Amino acid sequence: MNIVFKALNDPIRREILEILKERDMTAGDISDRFDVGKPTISHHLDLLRQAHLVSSAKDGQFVIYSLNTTVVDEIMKWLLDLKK
Amino acid sequence: MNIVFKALNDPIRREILEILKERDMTAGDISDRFDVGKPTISHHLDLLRQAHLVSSAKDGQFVIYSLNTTVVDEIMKWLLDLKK
DNA sequence: AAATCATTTCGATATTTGTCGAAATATAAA
DNA sequence: TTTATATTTCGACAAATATCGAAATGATTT
Repeated sequence: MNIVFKALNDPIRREILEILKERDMTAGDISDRFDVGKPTISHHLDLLRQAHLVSSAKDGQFVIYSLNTTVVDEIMKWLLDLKK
Repeated sequence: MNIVFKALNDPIRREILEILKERDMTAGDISDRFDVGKPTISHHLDLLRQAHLVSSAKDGQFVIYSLNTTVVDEIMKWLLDLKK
């Protein structure tokens, strides 16, 4: 839970999730959407993966990232419990 | 949005929300639940209030904090949109 | 095999953040 | 009007974090 909220606590990481909602993308394509260096994006992707918010699959020299919504359900459950 | 996720990115602050779910409490009573100093809890409460996750009302020398769930809806909306 | 491309790792740095004790503020009680 | 109680503000510090350029790794192409 801790690591999920940590992963969500960054505008770039949240935007990455929104981008991946549309379609899976390579690390490079994701990086092109932002004004920060590739190492930085790589680090953000690593945090998102640690939180299981994204998953990655190697395709040749590319790494394709995709959104993983199963953890989103857990957060929503926690939030819903706050309202009950 | 940024400040809400920042506020949620701390185990103590999340536990404060869970405690306030049961009943409104004074700053001191909240502080007694944790192993950190009162200034620290006061700071956490300040962040939660900035995010509008709690509201505070002064009652004599006490300050009573209460949970505010309206912002929770916004987070859930953002999360739900991720799944659609 | 050498050169190129995609991605990550490394080392360093500036900023943010959680925490503390002491001091300040505000209300209540004696 | 002192004294006590509740809470916040202040100043400082250590740990965590986002970012960068350079180097390393892994895969493709020539």
